[in-house]
Amino acid sequence: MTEISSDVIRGYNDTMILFLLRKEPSYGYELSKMIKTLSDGKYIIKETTLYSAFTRMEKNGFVESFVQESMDTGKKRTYYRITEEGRRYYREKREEWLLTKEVVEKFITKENEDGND
Amino acid sequence: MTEISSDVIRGYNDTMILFLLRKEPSYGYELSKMIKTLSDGKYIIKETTLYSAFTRMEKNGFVESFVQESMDTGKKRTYYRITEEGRRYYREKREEWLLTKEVVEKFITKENEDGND
DNA sequence: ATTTTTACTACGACAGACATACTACGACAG
DNA sequence: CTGTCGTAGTATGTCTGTCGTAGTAAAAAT
Repeated sequence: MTEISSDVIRGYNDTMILFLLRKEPSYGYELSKMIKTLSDGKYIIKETTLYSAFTRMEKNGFVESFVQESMDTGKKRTYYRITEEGRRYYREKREEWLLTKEVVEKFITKENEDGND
Repeated sequence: MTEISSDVIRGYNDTMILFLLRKEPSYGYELSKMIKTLSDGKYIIKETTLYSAFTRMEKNGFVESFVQESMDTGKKRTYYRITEEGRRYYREKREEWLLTKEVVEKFITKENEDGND
């Protein structure tokens, strides 16, 4: 196994997207490439997962969308911009992640740490 | 927020249960106490989550159940014992966790690391 | 001229977690 | 002797995020 699925990190897709949007607005296709690159190809988000995340987050007020013709290609794209609410949510999820990691790691041994491997 | 929910670590409840069962067989109520203790009270697994995990894992062949009267109280309890398949699954999930952690942490900044907080 | 890449949308299925509710027995307090 | 608390579960249905499949359409590459 060299690649993880969205399902494994269920609930953290929104967080990852928001992380990227904090720097500047972006759109689906670009974000999917950024996620792949930043994760060294270890995580490839599914299109449906990504676009349904946008819908959900816009409904929740974490992002705002705006359509813009790209200057290079002339194609219209739906960009997403993070809101203050979205930044707040990101910070919350960061704290949650740190706690979650702490807890899970109490149940994850280092390789051959005990005699049970 | 000082407590996490099962939903946050969706998919790792089975792993946490198996971790505890690797040492010796146990039963629902005891495991829920152990999970609470080991996590320093930060994670309290829901009864329904726990018992449905047993059902699922037994179906998957990760655990085997046996009923036993406890010597102290004389009450019958359903104990669960981890199988070889279960141990294998635990090791897989451990690897998956390490990878997941690595990926997620690329999207989680240290407090005030960048100017976006 | 055709295929690939870009950039999405629609729809239904699934699985794990959740809420709610119910059972049953023993201990122990009031 | 009655009621609550702790122990040890079972039953049932709902919710949510992800996934599978499919389809559209324009631009870029071959």
